[in-house]
Amino acid sequence: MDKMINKQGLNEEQFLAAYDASKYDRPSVTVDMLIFTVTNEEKKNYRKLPEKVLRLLMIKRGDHPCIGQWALPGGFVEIDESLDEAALRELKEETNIDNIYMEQLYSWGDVDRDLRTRIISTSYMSLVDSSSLDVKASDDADDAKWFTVSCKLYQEHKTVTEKGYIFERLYKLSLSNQEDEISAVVKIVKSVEGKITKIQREIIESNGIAFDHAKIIQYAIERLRNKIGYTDIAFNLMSELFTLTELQQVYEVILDKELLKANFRRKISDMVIETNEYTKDAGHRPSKLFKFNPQLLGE
Amino acid sequence: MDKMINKQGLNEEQFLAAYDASKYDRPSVTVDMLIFTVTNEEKKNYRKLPEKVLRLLMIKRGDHPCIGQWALPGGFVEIDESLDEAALRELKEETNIDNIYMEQLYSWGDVDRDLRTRIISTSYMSLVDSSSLDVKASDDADDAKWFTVSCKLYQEHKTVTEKGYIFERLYKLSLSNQEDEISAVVKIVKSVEGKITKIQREIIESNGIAFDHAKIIQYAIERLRNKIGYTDIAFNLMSELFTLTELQQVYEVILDKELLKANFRRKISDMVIETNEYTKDAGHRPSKLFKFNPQLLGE
DNA sequence: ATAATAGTGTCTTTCAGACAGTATAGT
DNA sequence: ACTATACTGTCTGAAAGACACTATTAT
Repeated sequence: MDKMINKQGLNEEQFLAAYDASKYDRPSVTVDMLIFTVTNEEKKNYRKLPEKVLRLLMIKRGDHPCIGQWALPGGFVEIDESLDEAALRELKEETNIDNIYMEQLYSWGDVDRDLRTRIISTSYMSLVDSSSLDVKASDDADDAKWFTVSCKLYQEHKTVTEKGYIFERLYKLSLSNQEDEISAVVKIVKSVEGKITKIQREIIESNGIAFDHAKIIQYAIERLRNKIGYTDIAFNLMSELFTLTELQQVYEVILDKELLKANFRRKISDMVIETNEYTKDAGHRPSKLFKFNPQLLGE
Repeated sequence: MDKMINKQGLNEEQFLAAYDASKYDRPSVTVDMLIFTVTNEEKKNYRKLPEKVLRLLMIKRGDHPCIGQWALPGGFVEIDESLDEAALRELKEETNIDNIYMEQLYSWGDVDRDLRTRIISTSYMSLVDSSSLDVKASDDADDAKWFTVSCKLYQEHKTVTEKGYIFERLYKLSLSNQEDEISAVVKIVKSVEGKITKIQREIIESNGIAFDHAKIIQYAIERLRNKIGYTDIAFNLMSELFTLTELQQVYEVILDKELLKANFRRKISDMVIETNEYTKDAGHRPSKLFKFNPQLLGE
């Protein structure tokens, strides 16, 4: 095969030697990391269980563009590392954790995403057990902080057209911690015309969130909410041992809705293994501790 | 915000004027298109219905690297077009169709994907109604041809480890048309260790398929098989009017398995509208024609 | 009449949702 | 005793799977 010659009479070796990649303008490529974890809030009283919140790691931009705003951790993909390697490197830099759940989500390629130059960004989602984190990534040199995330649907609008419909949804994205509150509104337009379906995502409003990152966050949360229902990824957010109530809280805080205990336990029963240990000093009946049961999910 | 200055004392305007993107080595970015359609085979006799086959558009490479092999249609993303625009442009160039279903799948970023230079490629899947295609894209200047695709699981291997398991699957990918037969074997390794799940995709063998495109095709078929179960994307492969048997055949050829008629009809009943027309001259009982019913799917 | 497809009815099993009930440590 | 949580049983209706049966055209 490599002895074949092309129209210019070059074999592969000669062709590659003559190839000049710099002839064309190339975009820059970055990875953006969505690093989620779930942490406990303060206990309200000695009897109540602590509430859980979903958190996302963000970084305060120290330089233009979007200086002072909060952005997803990430950075340029080096010429000698794969996309996955770049994502792992960023993850390690930010959280100092190696062996962790990570999944590619989507690549964002609008021309004017970034004022500096043409930048295409591939987003990755990562789920971290907060107990393995400790203080790291909050006292980093760069201003990395965990934000409580919430993403709520607050407006829905359907228009029926001749050959289909247009369906608009507005999501309110709110991130907060002790010092900062940032937010955005993301509009998702699904249009069906004949057989053709299109989905558009647009930032309506963005307060303190850099670039188009509000869109990326909303997309990731949507994916997380979906995927939690038919995979076992939620266990990446749990510590080694956990109670079923804690597991349920994690599902509830991600889905942003309450679940019925009996039904939840039925649904996840195959994914956990009972241990002989129990919680202690809870101010009420102790709870059995479980661990993850790695197994094939219907494959 | 744009009046803020950074550590070098520059405001945003000054910063952007001084920004030199060419300082860093940048990868090239391409889009690869997976254009699927479903066509009829020849009727076996006057009574039998024609069988349906899933087809994928491929292009014979006329230059290095991989000269003579078959590759997915695609090309470089221009500096002034978005990823989606680049995909739409390629689609238009290859099929001459504009308004069509298209979805981003995944970005492939291994360092040595291409011998020329570092190339990151984002793959898009598109589904086309074959009746709207006619002869186009088969007599194009470049060697574009439709291949019958099949992707079959033919080996499965599970190893249980201390803290989880390793699950390997081998898929045989076969593409063929009158003149050519190309194929590949793709290995998918899912490893679960403790809570950490990893999925790797590797090309074991590739005969006549350029670059890492066998991997990309296998991924797309997997996604298509999944998505057909909970969305209405299959209708993009149908003409305006169709029989329920035709629709079922499309599902069957994608899923590569037979479905029960009564159950299938129950499942898709909400997505179709009855018309008053019937098929004719079929050699057996005529069939009612249906059309797509655009509607919200549980949203 | 026959071959081949068109189309429908219904039984069973599985699963999701809802709710009601009992159990138990810590103060 | 009381509070807050732990844990289980069961009813319901919806959906998925399996199968059997009837209907209708061109030749």
